[in-house]
Amino acid sequence: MSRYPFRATEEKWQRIWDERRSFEVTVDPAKPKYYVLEMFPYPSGRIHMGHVRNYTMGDVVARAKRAQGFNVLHPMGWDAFGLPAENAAMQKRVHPGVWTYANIAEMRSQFQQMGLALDWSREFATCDVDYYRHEQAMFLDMLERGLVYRKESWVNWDPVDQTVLANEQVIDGKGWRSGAEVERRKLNQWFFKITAFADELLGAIDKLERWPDKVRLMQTNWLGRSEGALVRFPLAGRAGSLEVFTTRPDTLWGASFMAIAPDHPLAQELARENPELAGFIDTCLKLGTSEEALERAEKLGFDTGLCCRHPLGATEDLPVYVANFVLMGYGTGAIFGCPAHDQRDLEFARKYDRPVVPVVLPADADPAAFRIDDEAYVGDGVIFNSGFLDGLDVPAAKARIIDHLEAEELGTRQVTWRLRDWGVSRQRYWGCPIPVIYAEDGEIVPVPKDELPVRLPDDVDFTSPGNPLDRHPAWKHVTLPDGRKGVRETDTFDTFVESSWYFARFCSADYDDGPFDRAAVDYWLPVDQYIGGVEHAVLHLLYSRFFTRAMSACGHLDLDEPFAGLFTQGMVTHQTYRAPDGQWLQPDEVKKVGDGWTTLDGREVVPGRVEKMSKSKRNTVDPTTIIEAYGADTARLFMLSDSPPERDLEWTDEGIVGAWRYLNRLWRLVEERRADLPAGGKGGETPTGEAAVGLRRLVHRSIAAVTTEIERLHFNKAVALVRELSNAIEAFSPTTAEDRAVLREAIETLVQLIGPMLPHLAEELWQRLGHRTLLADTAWPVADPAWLTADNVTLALQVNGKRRGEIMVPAGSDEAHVREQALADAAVIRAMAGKPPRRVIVVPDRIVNVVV
RNA sequence: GCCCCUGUGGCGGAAUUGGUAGACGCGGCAGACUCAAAAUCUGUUGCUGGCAACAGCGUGCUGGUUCGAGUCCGGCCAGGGGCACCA
Repeated sequence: MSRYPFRATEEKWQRIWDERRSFEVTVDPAKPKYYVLEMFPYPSGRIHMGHVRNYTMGDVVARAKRAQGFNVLHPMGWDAFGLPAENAAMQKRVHPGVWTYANIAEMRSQFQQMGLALDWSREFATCDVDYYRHEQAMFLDMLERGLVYRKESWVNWDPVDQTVLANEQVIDGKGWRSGAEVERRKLNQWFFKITAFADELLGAIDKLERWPDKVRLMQTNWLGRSEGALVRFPLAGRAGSLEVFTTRPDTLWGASFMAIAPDHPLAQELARENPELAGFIDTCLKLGTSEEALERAEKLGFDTGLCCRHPLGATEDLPVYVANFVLMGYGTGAIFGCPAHDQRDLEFARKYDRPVVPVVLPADADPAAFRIDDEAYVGDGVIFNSGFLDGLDVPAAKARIIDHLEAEELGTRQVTWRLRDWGVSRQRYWGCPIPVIYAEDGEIVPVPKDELPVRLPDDVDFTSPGNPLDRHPAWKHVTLPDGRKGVRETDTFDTFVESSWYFARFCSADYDDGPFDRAAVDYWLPVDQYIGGVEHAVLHLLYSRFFTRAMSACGHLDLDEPFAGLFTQGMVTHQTYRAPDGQWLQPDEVKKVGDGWTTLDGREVVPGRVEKMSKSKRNTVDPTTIIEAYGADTARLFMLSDSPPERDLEWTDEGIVGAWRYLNRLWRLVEERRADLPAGGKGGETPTGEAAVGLRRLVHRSIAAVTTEIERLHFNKAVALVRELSNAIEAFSPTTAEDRAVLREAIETLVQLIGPMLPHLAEELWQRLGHRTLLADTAWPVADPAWLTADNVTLALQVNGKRRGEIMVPAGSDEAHVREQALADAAVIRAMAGKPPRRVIVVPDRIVNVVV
């Protein structure tokens, strides 16, 4: 028997789908739509296994939904702006655009080899001027509506990339891409007013029912809403006051000091006349660039000599410290310290010898004896030592004190967010130009819409660091319509801007008169199933949710949430290997010897952990190599097998070989039996033979179960179910015409069920079974409920909860009958050891438990 | 430090609302085919004892609820992730 000729088969069907434009779609209000989208790739040069896994999952959903009668939109494009292109330009002396489009061509052909059911007619790259021109227009719309503004702010400056990083892009004090130590600089920046939607973005999380709980939680924490009060503490002996935000106004009577951030205006002012303080502030700010250092640093304060009066006059005056643990970027940059009920404040108070007065009494504690040692009490309890709040519980005390503060004009109720506005200016060439001109007199002039797009100039030089747009001799200098001279904004957008609306552009990718055709987005959006890596759980998804609202506010859309369903898949991992000198070794440089590994020429290899495939650890496996050796279907099957899709998948050579073996089994299964099958149409008659009835039941159970598991994206279970069905088909030997009809139904169903996962093989087998129409155009099988239930069921028999035997009874047998049979069972009688049954529990069609 | 998730054979993992733990696959073992190998096929495979029938033990540890717990509850341990001086 021949092996499955995967290469010719895959080429053949890819050509046929392409010629027939099988997966190109148009708006069709008569059909239900389904929009499947995988997070679009950055064109880095070659696809990696993570892409294979991501796009395979989406493809299974797309093909299954298509077979189920949906009008399926499944597009592909490129997230094509970004720093790697500029790095390549500097290293290889190639223009970022040339490099990017060459990468796209390479990756497109790799994706095409995978046999994905994509509508390639909608393909675009975000660096296409026909894409980013619309982004510029929308920026102007948002500017007009006050959703964009400019402010000077401290930024994280990446000295290697010569660019600003968002706070979110700074990881452990280092740039998330370059890894360079981040510095602080003050620059004028463009910001999107994402905080204007904070309430809405938080409230809508509840409605994202088809999102993983984990992602919803991460977004909730990122937004970081906290309720509390703004309280004014008058300064003693000088004018002015300190404003403090607190979530614990109920502990106000426990205050024993004040602390302000090193970059608080008051601290800065005092530092001008106090070199010692200035030095302390310097130390704090230096520490502030590295979060790791901050964490390890002990809590330090500098006594300014100033004091605040307690706003309720409850205690002595409170000394004001500058403290390294207070953040200017959150709340007001000032706090009151209540050591008894905040661990951080307690540590500070112990160090600087401030009083620790408990004001919340835990239940059952004795007010006279209650003391705080080295652990602050943060739990619930009854307020004491607190004047008119005494006796209230914590929530009641919060409400009461805020009412009081507001009545006395000492403070106000306040909600504070962790979320900050989205700074989008980047000092880079390879991004979307921000369409603004600075006139010579300082006025900021938006580029008129009819002068869009502001194109990136092609003649740029990358021989020195920094932004080539900034030192371009001609591009940046313009004359305004009124004759004034001006310079263009030389910053470009953060590339998260492009990925915040690409899903909408796919709905009408060629549309010229705006970002998208309204009818098309109204039909296709929201995305029904979005699939991508969990690393985008916060930023990309939050920005897209904001952008969708902002686009709606500008009248482009009528939609809040872009992604109705979200799935975050796990990474593809692989064992790592190192030489004794610590050098990473590639998987193809080592071989297994007994329980360990050696290099090919027999030298020692130290096996490392299983980690995400990455170039730096040299543990990658190239998808193209695999596709050439085993075909796309084998690679796809492996990506879907065994591991639950949300978890990491460990690449193993045994696994890919196992998948290849299964393809050949399917091939032989059909090739060996198809000559004996009756022609056309599925057997309509009811089979009578025991084996045939059993197979027919399994076929219908398999249809129901596989359909459900694909719907739930449990692809590993769908694969297991399909294998179970093919095992049963292999074991089935037809002897009658009736048997052969059942066998044909079983084989055809099997081919249909594997269709979304192994599209090329399935299409080929479908044709070989005599079909003239494409499997891709064939409706999904439907399970007949009549065949989903069995006549007989096996009941487990337990004595005192321990399984002792089993009996076969007709399904739905009545309890008395089952009970009688169970008590008559030899194994049960033996286990009862002569004792009388005290109780018999019968769970219909499941289990009998005899208690003695 | 806070929050969340995950712990099941040699391995990846199955197991509806609490109801036969280990589906499906990988690997192993034995056998068939072959001059031989590869490929393929058949059988077997949680652990311990036993020739066997069978018995005992088994879902990180520990206690509980229940006729019955991988599943529910309490405490602990380990691994992973998120957030972080967030007031």
